[in-house]
Amino acid sequence: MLDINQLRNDLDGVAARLKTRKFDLDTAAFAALEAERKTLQTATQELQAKRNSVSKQIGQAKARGEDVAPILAEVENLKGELAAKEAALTELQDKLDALLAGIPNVPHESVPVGRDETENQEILRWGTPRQFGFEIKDHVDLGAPLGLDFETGAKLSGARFTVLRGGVARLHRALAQFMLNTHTTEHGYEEIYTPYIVNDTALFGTGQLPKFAADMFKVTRGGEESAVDQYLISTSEITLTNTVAGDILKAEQLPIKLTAHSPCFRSEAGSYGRDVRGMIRQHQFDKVEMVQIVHPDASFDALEQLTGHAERILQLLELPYRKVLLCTGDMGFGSTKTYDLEVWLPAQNTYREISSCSNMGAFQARRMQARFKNENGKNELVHTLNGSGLAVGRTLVAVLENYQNADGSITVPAALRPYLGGLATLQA
RNA sequence: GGAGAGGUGGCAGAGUGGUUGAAUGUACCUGACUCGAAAUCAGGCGUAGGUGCAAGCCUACCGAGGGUUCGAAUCCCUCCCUCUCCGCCA
Repeated sequence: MLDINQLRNDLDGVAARLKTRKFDLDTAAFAALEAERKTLQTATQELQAKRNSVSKQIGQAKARGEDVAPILAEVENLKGELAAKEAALTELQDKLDALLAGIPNVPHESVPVGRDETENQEILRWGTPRQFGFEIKDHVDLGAPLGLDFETGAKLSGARFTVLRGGVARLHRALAQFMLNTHTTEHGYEEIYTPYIVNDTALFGTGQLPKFAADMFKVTRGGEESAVDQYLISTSEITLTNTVAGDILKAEQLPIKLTAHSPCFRSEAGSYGRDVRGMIRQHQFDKVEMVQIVHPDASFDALEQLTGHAERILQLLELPYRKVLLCTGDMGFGSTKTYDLEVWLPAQNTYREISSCSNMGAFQARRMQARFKNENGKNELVHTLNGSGLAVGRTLVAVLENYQNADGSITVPAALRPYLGGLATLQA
C-alpha cells in the first residue's frame, strides 16, 4: 500500500510512475474523493466536539443537581445529523482505503522502464550450458523411470499435481535440505517452520488480498463457512513476512532474516494452457523462501545480498543461470525492484524462472503496520524483502535435465551427495 | 466437541454509565543532588488522523465489529484470541 500522503502531495508524479507499470491511476477520482473526505471529516469532527462538550455539561449539571432537560433538548437534533455524517465519512474512507489497497507499488528509479518481459534487462549469465553428445530428454521422459509420476498425481488430485517416488522423491527432499542448510549456516537466516493455512489479514498484509484471491486456495472447516476466511499459503513469504505484523521492533533487531521450506499452493486461474507438460507449473510445489525485515536505508543493499544468496544455491549446484532485472511492466504488485533468476533447461533450450527476489519497500510494512523505533524515537515502517532460494520443484527439473546421461541416469551434483548418503548416480 | 475464566498503555494492574486517554506501580527520557553512580526529588513519556506558518486546538482508539444512550473502557449482541478443566486426536 502506498502512503496516502504521497498521493496527496504528488498525485500526478505518482500516477506517471505507476503508468510505467501499466497501472492507470484515476487521479480525478482520487482527488475528488480526497476533497470530499476533507470537508466531511472536518464537519464530522466539529459535530463530535460539540456533542462531547454538551455531554460534559450534562454530567456537570447533574452532579450539581440541576435540571438537565433544557440542555438535553439542545443536543436532540445534533444526534441525527452526526450519525448521518459519521456514516457518510465511514463509507468514504472505505472507498478511499479500497482504492489505495488496489494500487501497486511505485518502481524504484533504477528499474528500467518497459512494457513486458521482452524489455527486462539481463544482468549476467553464470555457467555454460552443457554440450550433450546424445539425444537429450526432457524431465518428463527422464523422470518417468526414476519415479516422477504424473498419472498417479492426476488420479489423486487432478491436473497439475504430481507424485514423486523413490529416488526422485529423495532427490527432491535432498534439494530442500541443502538449500535450507546453506541459508542457515552460510547466509545467516533463522530457520522457521510456519503454518500453511493463514487468515485473510495475513494475505492482506503481504498483498495477495484483496486483488489476487483467484490465485489462492480457500479452505473451510468441516465444510462450513467461518467468520474468518482462511487460505492455503501460495508462498511462505506470507507467513515469514507477517511474523512482524503489527510489531514495533527495536532498531537493533534489524535486519531480521528468516527462511522456511514449505509447500506452496496456487490455483493460477489465469495460466491454463501454459506449461501443461511436466512439473514446471503445479498447483502444489515446494519452495525454500528467504525473507528479510530491514531498516529502510538498507533495503536496496539487502536486495543485492538476498539475490546473491539465491544465486549461491545455483552456483553450488553448478546449474547455469542468468540474472534478470525486471522492467517496470513485468514486476509484481508490491515490488519496487525485482531480480529474477532463470535456470538453464536444456530440453526447452532456454532459461526458465526459478527464483524471484524483490524489495517491497514499505509497501507490505504499511499494510501490516510493521514498524521499528528509529534513531529519533519515532515509529517508522520497516522495509521487507523476499526471494525464492529456490523453487524446489523447478530445481529438481533443472537437475534432471542438466545432469542427464546417455543411459537415462542422472549424475548427482556434488553438493547434494552428502544428503543422499554419498550417492553419485541416480538410476532406475 | 463440552464447561468455565479472561482480553485495559513497553510490562504489571485499577477502573461497572458522566470533566477517564485512562489511577497506581514499574520501565524509559530530562533535570536537580553527586567527583561519578545508586538512592531520592521534580518534570516528561501511547497511536492514528484533521486543522494551522507555528505554539496549539480538535477527533478517534481500552481484542475486532455492531447496538443502546445526551454521554460507553464500563450495559447489550456477534466474532476473534488467550488460559483452565473434560473429551478426542498425532
